[in-house]
Amino acid sequence: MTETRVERKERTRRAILDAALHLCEDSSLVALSLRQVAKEVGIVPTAYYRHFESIEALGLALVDESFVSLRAMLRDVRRGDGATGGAAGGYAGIVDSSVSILVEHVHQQRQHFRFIARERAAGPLSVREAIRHEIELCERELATDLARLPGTEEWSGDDLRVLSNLIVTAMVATAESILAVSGRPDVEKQLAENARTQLRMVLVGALHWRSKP
Amino acid sequence: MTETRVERKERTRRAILDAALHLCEDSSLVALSLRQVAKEVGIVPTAYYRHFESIEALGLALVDESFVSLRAMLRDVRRGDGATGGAAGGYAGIVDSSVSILVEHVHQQRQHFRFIARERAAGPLSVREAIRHEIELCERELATDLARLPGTEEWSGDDLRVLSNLIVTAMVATAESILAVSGRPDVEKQLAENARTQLRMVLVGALHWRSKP
DNA sequence: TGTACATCAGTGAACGCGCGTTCACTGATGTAC
DNA sequence: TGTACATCAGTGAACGCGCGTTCACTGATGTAC
Repeated sequence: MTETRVERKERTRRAILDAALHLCEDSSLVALSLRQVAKEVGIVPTAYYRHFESIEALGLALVDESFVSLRAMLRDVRRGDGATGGAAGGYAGIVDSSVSILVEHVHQQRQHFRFIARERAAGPLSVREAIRHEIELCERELATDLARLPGTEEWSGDDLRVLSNLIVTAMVATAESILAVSGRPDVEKQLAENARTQLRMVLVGALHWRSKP
Repeated sequence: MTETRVERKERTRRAILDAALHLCEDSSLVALSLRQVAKEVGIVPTAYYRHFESIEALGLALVDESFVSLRAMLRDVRRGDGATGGAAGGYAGIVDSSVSILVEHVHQQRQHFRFIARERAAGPLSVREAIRHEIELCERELATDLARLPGTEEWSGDDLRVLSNLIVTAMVATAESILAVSGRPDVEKQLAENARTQLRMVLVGALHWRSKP
C-alpha cells in the first residue's frame, strides 16, 4: 500500500481544485458545470459529491486558498524583500519593492489572482461576500502598517483606513491590468512603473495630509 | 395603424435590452441564456434572432448604451453642477460635486453601472475588451481635463495619464462599493465621504508633484 | 383608391446535447477481534 | 497473523429539464402599380 485512503481522497480534492482553477481562467465560476470539472479531473460526475456539495462550495474553498497565497505576498511586502528594497530604503524603496513583489506574485499565482479578480464581481453571492471580507481584512492590516510609518502619528483611524483602501484598490487594479496583458513584458513593465508612480503620488499626498480631528 | 413595423421592432429590441439588464442584476452575461431573455420579454426563443445573433452581441450593445449614460455623467462632472459645486468652488468644490454626481448617477443608472462592473471582469472576451477600451477613453479625457488645471503645466503626458488612471480606478471602485451596499443610505454616505477624502488626498499629492522631465 | 405581391417579426414543433441529481452498486482500504 | 466485517471513493445507468439552433409557417405591415 503506497497511499492511504485519506491521502488518495486529498489528492482527488486537490485535482478538483486545480481543474476548477484551470477552467476558471477562461470563464467564471457561475458558468462552470460540475460535469466539466469531473471530466477534467477524470472522475465520474457523481464522485464530485464526495468532495464538495456544489460548485459554490468549491468556490469558497478556492477563495480560501487564493487568500493564503495573497497573504504570503503581503508578508513579503511587509518584510520589504523585493529586488530593490534593501538597497534603496525609505519610501522610494518601499514603493519599488512592493510593486516588484506584487508583479512577481501575480506571475507565480496567476490562477489565484485571476480567480479572485473575476469572482469578486461575478461569482455567486457567498463567494463575492467572502472575497469582499478578505480584502477588507487586508485593508485593515495595511492600515495598521501605515499607522507605524513616520508622518501618520496624528492621523485619525478613519483616514488611515481610507488611505489603505485607496492603496489596495490601486494595487488590485494593477494586478488586474497585469493579468490582462499577460505575455507582453514591455507593456507589463510600463504598468509596474505606472503603479509605482501612483503609489508615490499617493504617498506624497499622505505626507502633506493633515487629518481633521 | 398606431405603430409602424420599424417602431414595433425597435420596441422589442428595447425590451430585450431591458430584460437582459434586469436579469444581469443577479448574475453575469455568461450565465444568461437566450431562452431566459426571450421568456422575460414575452417572445418565443427563435424571435430573439431577429434582433441579435447571440448573447455576446447583446452584451456589446449593452456596453454601448451603458457608456452613453456614463459619458452623460462625465459631462455633468465636467460642468461641475453637483449640489455643492457652485457654492464652494476650487478643488474642494470640484471634489465634492464630482462625488455627488457619481453617487447620483449610480442610483439613476444602477443597472448600467452594475452591468459594467460585473462584465468588465466576467463577460465574454469581446465584451471585456469593449469595456476596457471605453474606460481607457474616459481616462484619456480626464487626462486632458487635468492638463487644464493650474499646477499641472509642467507635468509629462505620462504622469497625467497615470494620475487619471488612479482617479478613474478609485471612482470605479467607489461605484462598485455603492452598488454592493445599495439600500443602506448611512453606509453609502460614508462611502461617498471616503471617496471625497481619497480624491482630496490624491489632489494634495498631485499639487506637490513634480514630473520628471 | 384598390389590388396583388413582398417583406419580415414572431410562431411552434422538433432535434440532439449537457446539465444536476437519484440510486443501487463495486471493490479496495481500514478496523476489530 | 488471519479472518470477518465496515467504510467509503468512485462507478454507471437513468431521470427530467433547459439549452441553442433548424425549419417551415403565419399573418400583419408595407409597397408597386
